[in-house]
Amino acid sequence: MLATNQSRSPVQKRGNRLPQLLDAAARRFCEQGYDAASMRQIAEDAGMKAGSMYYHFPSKSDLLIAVHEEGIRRITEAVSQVLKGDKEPWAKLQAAMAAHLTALLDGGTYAQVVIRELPREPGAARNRLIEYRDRYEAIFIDLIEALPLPPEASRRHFRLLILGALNWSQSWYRAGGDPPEEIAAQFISFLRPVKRSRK
Amino acid sequence: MLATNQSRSPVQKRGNRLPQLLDAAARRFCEQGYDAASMRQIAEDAGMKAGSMYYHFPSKSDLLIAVHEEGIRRITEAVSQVLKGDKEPWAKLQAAMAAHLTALLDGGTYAQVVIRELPREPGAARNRLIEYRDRYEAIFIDLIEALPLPPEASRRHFRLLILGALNWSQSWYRAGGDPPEEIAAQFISFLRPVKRSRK
DNA sequence: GTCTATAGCAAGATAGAC
DNA sequence: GTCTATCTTGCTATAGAC
Repeated sequence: MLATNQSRSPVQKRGNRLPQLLDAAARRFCEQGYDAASMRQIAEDAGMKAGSMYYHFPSKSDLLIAVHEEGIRRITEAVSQVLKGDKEPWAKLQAAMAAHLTALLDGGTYAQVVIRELPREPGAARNRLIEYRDRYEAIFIDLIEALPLPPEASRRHFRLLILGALNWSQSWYRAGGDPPEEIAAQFISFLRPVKRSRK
Repeated sequence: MLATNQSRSPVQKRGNRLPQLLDAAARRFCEQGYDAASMRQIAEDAGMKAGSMYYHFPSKSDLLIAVHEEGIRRITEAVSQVLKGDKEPWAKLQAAMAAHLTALLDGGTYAQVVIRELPREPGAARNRLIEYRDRYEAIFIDLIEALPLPPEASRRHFRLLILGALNWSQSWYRAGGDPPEEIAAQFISFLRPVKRSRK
């Protein structure tokens, strides 16, 4: 076997450090916000000098886009995984909510950046990121479409209610509190019409 | 009557321009975020030079605190107003939700800054703003306490669900869409146990 | 209470060596 | 692919005149 690759140690000291760069950017964007995070600090976290990052990304906003892409990829993957089995519609929605919360709360920084750090100025970058998010949220459109809701119910408002509550959880969730599965179960318990217990 | 005050024209050109300064700060913090908004731009919007604002506030973060205080004052006032009458508990909650949404969505920039621009670094400033917000949210704790929910229901999660959905509405609401009252009614319709219609 | 002028610094980004 | 060195710009904040 030809040894074309160097061994990948946890902290690469030479060679392509793009993964570390993305991780550092996600963490800084998450903790300080996009505007307050500095390219110099991100570079230092990634173990490189500030000038070096421009080999990988032509600008700070392109770095944000890359973090978004990876974050959307991860949360889409996590939610799709739990939807594979055959469950009834309410159980599927609850599972998707739990997976969304896990990716957001325990899964780390990428998903949080996706939720919180949408650029405010209109432009191509912003439009791309909105498109990513809309494609992801389409999963929930389908899940809610499948629910046996009353015919007069607005499924759009139902989705906005749920996704709003889920996404806002970033602002109050603390590690060590209720796990994501419990939060999802609680939320579902308020939304799902009562099943009368059979005696 | 002694004329100790100059007449207050809509655009004051001399004298104390602190109100314009607060308005401009709220608007910039809202539209660009705290970090991306610049003191120079805020000063220009307020019709003064950058150096002049430091007569009113010793630092940018103190300006943010002042905007928060005014925002909390306005949204608390708006919600308290609609709770004055004697209504049943669900109707009171719905009215409070509608008032919260109105302040947030149609009411302008101050309330949005309160919701979105909490400083991330720990410190006295952040703690004060959290205290303001907690005092406001206590209104909803009381409203939800009064609801006839099943004994096993977690009122805390019920509140987090509602306030999350309300606060997140900033991200999708567009002027000209459903009015806040309609949004609140829709949300309540999913949360309130079904009343069987009497035939 | 607002002005002018500027200190002091950190930001994003670039050029060219290695 | 990374480094060093640097350009340019914009920022918060201050000092002192009016």
